[in-house]
Amino acid sequence: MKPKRASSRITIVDVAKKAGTSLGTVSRVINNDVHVADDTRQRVLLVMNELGYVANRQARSLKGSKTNVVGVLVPDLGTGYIGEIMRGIDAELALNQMDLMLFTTHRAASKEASYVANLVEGVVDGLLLVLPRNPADYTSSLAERNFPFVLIDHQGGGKTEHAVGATNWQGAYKATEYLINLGHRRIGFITGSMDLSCAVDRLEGYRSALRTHHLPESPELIYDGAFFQPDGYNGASTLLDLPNPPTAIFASNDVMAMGAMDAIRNRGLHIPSDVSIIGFDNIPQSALVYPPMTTVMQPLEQMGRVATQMLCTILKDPDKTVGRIELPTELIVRQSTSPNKNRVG
Amino acid sequence: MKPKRASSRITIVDVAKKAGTSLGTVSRVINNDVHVADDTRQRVLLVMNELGYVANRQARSLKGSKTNVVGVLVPDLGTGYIGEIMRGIDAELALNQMDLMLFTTHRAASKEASYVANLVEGVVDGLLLVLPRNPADYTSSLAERNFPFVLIDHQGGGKTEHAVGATNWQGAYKATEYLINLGHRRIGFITGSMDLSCAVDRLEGYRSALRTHHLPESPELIYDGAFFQPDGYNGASTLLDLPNPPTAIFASNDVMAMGAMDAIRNRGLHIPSDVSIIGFDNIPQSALVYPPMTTVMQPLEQMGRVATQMLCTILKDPDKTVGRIELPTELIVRQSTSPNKNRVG
DNA sequence: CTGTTAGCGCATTCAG
DNA sequence: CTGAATGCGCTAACAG
Repeated sequence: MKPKRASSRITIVDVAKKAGTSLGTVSRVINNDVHVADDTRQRVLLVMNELGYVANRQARSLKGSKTNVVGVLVPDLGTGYIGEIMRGIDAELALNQMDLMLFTTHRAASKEASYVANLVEGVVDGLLLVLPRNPADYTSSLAERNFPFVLIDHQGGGKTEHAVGATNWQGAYKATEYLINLGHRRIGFITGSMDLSCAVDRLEGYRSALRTHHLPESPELIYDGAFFQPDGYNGASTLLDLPNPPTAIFASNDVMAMGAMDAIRNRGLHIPSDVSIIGFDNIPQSALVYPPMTTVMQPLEQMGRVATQMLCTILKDPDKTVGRIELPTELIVRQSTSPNKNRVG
Repeated sequence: MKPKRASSRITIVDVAKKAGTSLGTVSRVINNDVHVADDTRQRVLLVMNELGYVANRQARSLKGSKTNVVGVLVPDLGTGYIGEIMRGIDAELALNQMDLMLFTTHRAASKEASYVANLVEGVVDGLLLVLPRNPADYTSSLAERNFPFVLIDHQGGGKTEHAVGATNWQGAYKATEYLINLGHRRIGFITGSMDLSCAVDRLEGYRSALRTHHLPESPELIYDGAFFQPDGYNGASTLLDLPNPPTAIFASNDVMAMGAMDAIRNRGLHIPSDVSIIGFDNIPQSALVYPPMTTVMQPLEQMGRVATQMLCTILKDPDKTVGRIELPTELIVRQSTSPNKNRVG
């Protein structure tokens, strides 16, 4: 009824009027155009402050077709894993004065994937896809419309897509090798969701290390997990029930490793003297469990940063191709691993 | 050079042209206006689909001043704590077909707080403030311009503000009482940042329980923390160095409790037989540490949901006042607490 | 250096 | 029921 929108946004025109100039000049001041006399600029700036002027982004982007916000598509929140990546994204975005719109894929899953592409177009300038389950669904439609996007922690379909990942294979290789050097000969492995390439790479790294060191690859030592904590628990339980159980277990992520630790303790076994355990990711909690967990660090925050940088680069120059970047993983040795006491010889 | 924006957004005009009607009619169809002949509507709908038309939100909100996106202001990401809340927000927003724009306060901190209010106005319809450090900075300016917002996990300044919180006082009271019933008489307490009302409430709950049970409140048993893990470590160390150390420690959040557990173990003491420990929050990891931690559950996800519902309510009817809602906390007994073995009598 | 003008895509009057 | 016309707040291209 009553004109409730009392605050009645003040516009560029209000400023111009009060500053005794034209709206064009004000616009220039806002956009740091050089072609403005210094005193004029000062005057306008002053008035802007007085009036508490703030640009209307809708109108601005209506013109330039640039919104200065990038969309981030994540599978879920609440896991420290995504949080770390987000932190990197956010930091880098801040540097570029851009904002961040969050979408969760489970939300989008209900509609066709292409819908997402449509949805975000016009709202965001570019898209960061974090760990999409079936990236092809998105990427194809995105690539088709030539929409800028960067994949995080996922291989594109071999196309010339922009992506940042980590050296999962190497990390798993090193971790396995570390266990071998500790004298372990039977090393259990708990996989992640094999529809994720990072999970595949980790398994491959494990296998390669075994092969390189002339150790047999026993299928019974590989348990199929899906990155969830109970998988770790069940995996370790299954592995320890083996007639010839492993003396060390390598889980494809920290969360499963924690589950495995639980299972081990529940059988009255001691970590690491009875069973060594290694995780993957180096989420913050991995240092806080008992005993502190040996794990493979993934530079999550940095991955977020780099991906964001890549996106910004593309945004500035759409013809530039940044390709795929792999950030190094690193073995973090803590106290959940020790030499194999049963080692014969 | 070449018209790269190949995908060239198709507008309402394109649809109108192809459907052999005027843009006004198309607009009506889009907005479910009743005054459209059924066959006309069908024809337009068909063309919209064919052309893959998608509304330009910028333009739309430029007019109607509704964006259907709500802003969420969080202090930081990466902590499971915020993640849980976010999950609730996201779920509820999805139900209301709204989107979510994320802002981190540390980013905004550099500018005046009021800047934030200005910044988001026009971009988002409403604001969810999660655990703001100094909410007054925001709320006053927000309230002034009559901008819809809901506070999460923070008391407003006694104004008629919309907020959702948890029963921190009760939770702390119950936890302390639980320890007392276990026979503990000297109970250490590690506080959170006392500029946060939840931290104050928890301390008060602890104190009240002590008082109710006629136990002395020894100032030396209270250690000043700030919700970070090292605070827990240092706090427990300090408390255990006391001439007459506590037999139980209550930390104001789980993360500090984990730090405390570390400190206890480092002195060769056993949990819970030597020292019982209780945390607060029930973050996912609290069940994963060893031993699994007794803690006070805060319904974080639900807090996010409820706050979002409140905001949506206000958005629909600005005159409605929803007030403040307190969600119940709950003591989760796990294995980091046990009867006081030293209990005399 | 500065003022003027023409749209951006859409919702909304106002006439038919 | 439908078409035409007006402007939201701003940028960009043009004239001064």
